[in-house]
Amino acid sequence: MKIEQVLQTKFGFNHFREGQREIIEDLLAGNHVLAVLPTGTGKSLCYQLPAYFMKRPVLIVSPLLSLMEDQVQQLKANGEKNVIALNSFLREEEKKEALRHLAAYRFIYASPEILQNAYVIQALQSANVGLFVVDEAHCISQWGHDFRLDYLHLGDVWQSLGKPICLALTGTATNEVLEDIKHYLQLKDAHEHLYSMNRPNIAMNVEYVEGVKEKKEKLLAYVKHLQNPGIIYCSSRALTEELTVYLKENGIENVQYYHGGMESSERMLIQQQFLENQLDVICCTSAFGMGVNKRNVRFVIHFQPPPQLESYVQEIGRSGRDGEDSIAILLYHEGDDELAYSLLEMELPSSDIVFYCLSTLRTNKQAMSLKKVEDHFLFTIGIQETHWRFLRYYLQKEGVIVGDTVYPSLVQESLHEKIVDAVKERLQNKYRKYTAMKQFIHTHECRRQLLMRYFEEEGLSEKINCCDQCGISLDDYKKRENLKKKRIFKDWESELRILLRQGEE
DNA sequence: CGTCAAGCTCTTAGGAGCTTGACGGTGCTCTAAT
Repeated sequence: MKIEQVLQTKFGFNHFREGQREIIEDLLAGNHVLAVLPTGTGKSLCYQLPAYFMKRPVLIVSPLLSLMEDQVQQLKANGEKNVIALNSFLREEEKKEALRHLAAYRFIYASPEILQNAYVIQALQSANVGLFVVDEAHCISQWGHDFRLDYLHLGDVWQSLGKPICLALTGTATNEVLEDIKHYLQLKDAHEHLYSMNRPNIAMNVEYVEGVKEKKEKLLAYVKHLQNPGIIYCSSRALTEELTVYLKENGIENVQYYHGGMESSERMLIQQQFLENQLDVICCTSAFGMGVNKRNVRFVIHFQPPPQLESYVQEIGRSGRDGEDSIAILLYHEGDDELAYSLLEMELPSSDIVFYCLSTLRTNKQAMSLKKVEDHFLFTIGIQETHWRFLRYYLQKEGVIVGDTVYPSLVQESLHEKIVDAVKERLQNKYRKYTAMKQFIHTHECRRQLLMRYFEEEGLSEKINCCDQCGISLDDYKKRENLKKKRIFKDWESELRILLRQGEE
């Protein structure tokens, strides 16, 4: 059977999108592939289609539970029964059962964390995985160093599975991020399929304001006049709630907030409402967006600058996926830098915490269970979980933690310095990235040109409405009230047709 | 940086007005034996 036939019969498409065929053919030829494909659309096909040519299961490493569940549901809706997501949603019995019969699945989704368990790896080994996929592979670089360090172990996982064909997929990546991906996956000979990050239909605008009051006024004016739907990104949870109230008080009706502190059921509901056009505006933290595939988002407003240009590009890239014009607006005030810096610093343990943990460990002579040490640091002392994970990664690297056992006697004097140096290096990296963000904000040249240079790409968009430096006609993005009002009720049949067409999105 | 709560001072008894310090975001997993 040819790949076109499978595309038609299994997925119902007549032709491939840009890049898909090349990637699939490369994988089927037995090559490792590193692929950067802009926008979320059509990436999953790159591993889902080859699965039908393989006798062995495909393992997909996915960063979010919601993303895994989405994909599983989609595949099931497509008639594929042999799909499983290995995560904490499974009850113990279900998990055991699944692990016993892993080889029977065509698609196995898993988080990087669950892949740290020896028994999971054993089960995967006997399932004989044929394709190892890292979805949203930029997470290796963006989260792996300090937030979710298990991402850095994926190379070991791949190796312990006997190095099956590997596919690393992402939407945006600088060369530095690509290098990180290759390094931590231990991928030496991957074929690269890189497509431009540039999205010519997204205009970019940066506006300077004097303070928060002015920011809110500008925000309100934009939300009032711009075409819906839109996303507003903020750097704090409280602010997403505050802005939602503010917008509602000022006549914007369908607004909701979304952040990581909410119940997951509530988050799911709001995301669903947004996808189904029941909300005009969503005020959110960076928690919102990954895996949200909505085609008709018309604006993205940043109430604060994100910590790096990679995040900025990902976030504004959630608009205009239908190819129609959309606009990205960044509201900036000098004070924003301080908040950004303190958020960066929060990510890593201070020298004091490193010193405290290591000296506490050293008071013990005997080996201890990891669980006990972990409980002590997290619950008795109250060290932040991410900080502990950072320390744990280095303790593992130095051989102080092996498996589930901690050997305090192996804590060397020099380890403190080593870890503190690692913290410093990470911080410097983060400062450097925020500096690039500031350069983007303060530049006097074309913003698109600067972005493309940052991503080490050639070429430039000559489109009108490129960025505020080149000139934007804001009127092009305004609500078209007149058009809406002119459309009058004709008959039920045509009303229904319009409704159904909206439903297709 | 902006916000908010706690604590202090002043002046005169409960409240106003000030300073100080903390905080701010992203997610996975819990198989541990008694």
